[in-house]
Amino acid sequence: MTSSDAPVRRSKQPSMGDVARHAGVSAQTVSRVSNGHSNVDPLTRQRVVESMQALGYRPNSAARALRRGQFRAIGVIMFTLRTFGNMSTLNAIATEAAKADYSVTLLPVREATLGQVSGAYSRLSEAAVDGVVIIFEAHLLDEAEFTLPPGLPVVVIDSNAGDEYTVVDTDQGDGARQATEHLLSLGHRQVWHIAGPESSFSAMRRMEYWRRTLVDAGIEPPPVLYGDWSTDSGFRHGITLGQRDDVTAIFAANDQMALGLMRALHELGRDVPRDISVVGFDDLEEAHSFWPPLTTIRQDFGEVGRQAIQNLLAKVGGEQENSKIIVPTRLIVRDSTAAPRT
Amino acid sequence: MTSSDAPVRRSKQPSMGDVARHAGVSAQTVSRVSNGHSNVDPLTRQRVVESMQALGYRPNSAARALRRGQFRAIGVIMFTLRTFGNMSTLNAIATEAAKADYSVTLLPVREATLGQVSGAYSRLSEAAVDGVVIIFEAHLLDEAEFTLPPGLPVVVIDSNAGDEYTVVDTDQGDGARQATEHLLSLGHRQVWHIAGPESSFSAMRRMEYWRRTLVDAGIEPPPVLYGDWSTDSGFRHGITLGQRDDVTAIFAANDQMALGLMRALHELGRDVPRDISVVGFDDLEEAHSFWPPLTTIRQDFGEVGRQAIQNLLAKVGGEQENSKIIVPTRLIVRDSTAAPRT
DNA sequence: GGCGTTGATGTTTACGTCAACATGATGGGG
DNA sequence: CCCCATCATGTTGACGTAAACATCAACGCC
Repeated sequence: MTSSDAPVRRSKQPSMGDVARHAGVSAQTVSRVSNGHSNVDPLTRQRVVESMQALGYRPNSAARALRRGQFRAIGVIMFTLRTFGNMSTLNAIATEAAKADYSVTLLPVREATLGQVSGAYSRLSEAAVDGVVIIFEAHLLDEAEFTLPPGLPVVVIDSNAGDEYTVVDTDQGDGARQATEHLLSLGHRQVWHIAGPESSFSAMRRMEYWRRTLVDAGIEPPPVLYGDWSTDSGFRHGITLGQRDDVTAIFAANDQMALGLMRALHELGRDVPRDISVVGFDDLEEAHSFWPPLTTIRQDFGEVGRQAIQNLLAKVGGEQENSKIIVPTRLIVRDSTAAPRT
Repeated sequence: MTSSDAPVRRSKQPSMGDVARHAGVSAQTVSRVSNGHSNVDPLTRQRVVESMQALGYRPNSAARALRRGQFRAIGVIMFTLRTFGNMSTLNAIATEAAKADYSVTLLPVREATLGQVSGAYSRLSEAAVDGVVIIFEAHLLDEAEFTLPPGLPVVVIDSNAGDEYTVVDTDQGDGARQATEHLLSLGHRQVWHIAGPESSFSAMRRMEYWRRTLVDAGIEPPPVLYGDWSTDSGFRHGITLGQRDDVTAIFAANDQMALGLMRALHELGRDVPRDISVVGFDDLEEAHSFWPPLTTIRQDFGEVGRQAIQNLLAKVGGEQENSKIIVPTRLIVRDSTAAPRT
């Protein structure tokens, strides 16, 4: 074999130039066909399309993004996917973004430690996205020196971010109020509360409205028990509360803690709902199959994701104003609540 | 004002050239600093870094990707995130990819209808990814005319894809065997099975090994009951099975169906595990808080995601061979299983 | 002290696409 | 029948980056 032999070419993607050569047209015409522009002769168009298929041409999105100055992609910044809410929201975000022909890039932030957030910043700073959705507590965003690139459209979910961002959230307060009022309306004279961690805006908001609802009803709120969203924390508090005869109604700040709570009550031999009524928050897919099926507050995570994307894309499109979108919550009554024994 | 006035410039991102001008160096030197190359004078480096900060410079990843011919991004193709397994896997994928400084792009496929998959294909065909992880049944991949771009590295999770792809999966068969053997070893003479849908490879594999284990023990397998992974389908079959006195042990193909099943048994007044033992599959985060805490087979989704990314990145890096990676499963014994009443 | 070596920095160019402009053919109206 | 509008198509250049190559100064060795 001579040196003039065709070299072993690493298979590389064909470009517009290659397609153009194959079809006997200019690269610009290929571009026009690729983008569906109108002013191309039908026969030429067909010839180009055939060449594209023959060569297996795929547009190079890096070049396209460079040329156009936008990526048709949005980023999602979050700490973890391992919660039902985050996952549902992300699912809705991905679906909604796909509808608008945007793709979704995950930008996980490992933990709120300063160093790691800085790391996330550096990756974010060059991320190929036209806008970002942030799914976590805004005060973490404040604490950490988490500087978003200026000018990048941002929508924040589930947080108390101020006017600097558009915020989408479920109506935490109203949900907590509905839960508490439901228990009171059944005749309970007192409602205990297992709250989420103090670092969580949602948890604090649910707690605040639970307390407010009691006060409005002329009831002195009992001490708050703080959990960490986990079933185990619900279980621990359940063991405590379940041993008290005066406890007849408990509102847990999420379904997981409600589940742990009910397990504790079962172990203690307390009947739900005859001895103690329980209300959760979230409406997990499994909640209606808990034993007993759980009365809870349904959050519409899908709607949250949809709203977030719609608002973000509006911003990407040039819309300016920040807004605050509240998605309603709904009480779902099942079998874990009943009137107290008389 | 004359025509030589500075025009109203739309605020655009500063480029390397801008930084270079500001720092009094060449663009190439900025590039070297940006990429952390060693041969730059410390003083020069510092000057460049300061200019970067002063101007708020962020590397343009589109240009970078164009130049380098790779995106440092991997795509994840899935139908839905709304299952515990998919979410856990995705979480691990995102984490592992981030470690290697790759970002993750979601490529959702709405449904297996032909048209929509074609749609996904067209989007995929220009997606800015260096490789993809596919999280769904491979036969859907076959049925649909889902042509992956040739040469794009692919890893398939949870499927029966043949040798054409690298496949990562948990050891479904061994898990089913462990579950069944556990029940037999407790003294049960027969084990019923609530399977997943026939369209699911995992479900069929679990069923196959459940059956094989019974046969190996000299037991004639009872009829299979098919569910659809949902709690409700578990509930339905639970109502049926719970009314039969001869049923003492049930292996459900996932934890959700086990949960629905146990609810049905509770409603029928059958005690778990004294009347009927139940084993699930997955080990949901909540499974240890079910009532009773569920004996189940733990899948290590994190490991699956990790293996998937490691193999995918090896392929992106030029590795050729397809491999088949099986992640072990483990029996977690809790309180939903016991010896049968004698 | 001449010469090769090393290290810092600059210059050129190409990556693939597409807007803007250029060209050339066709056709219709005055 | 000439001129200009219209339409298909081609040519040029720029987007921001980084590899390859080119300079140039400083330094050490024999």
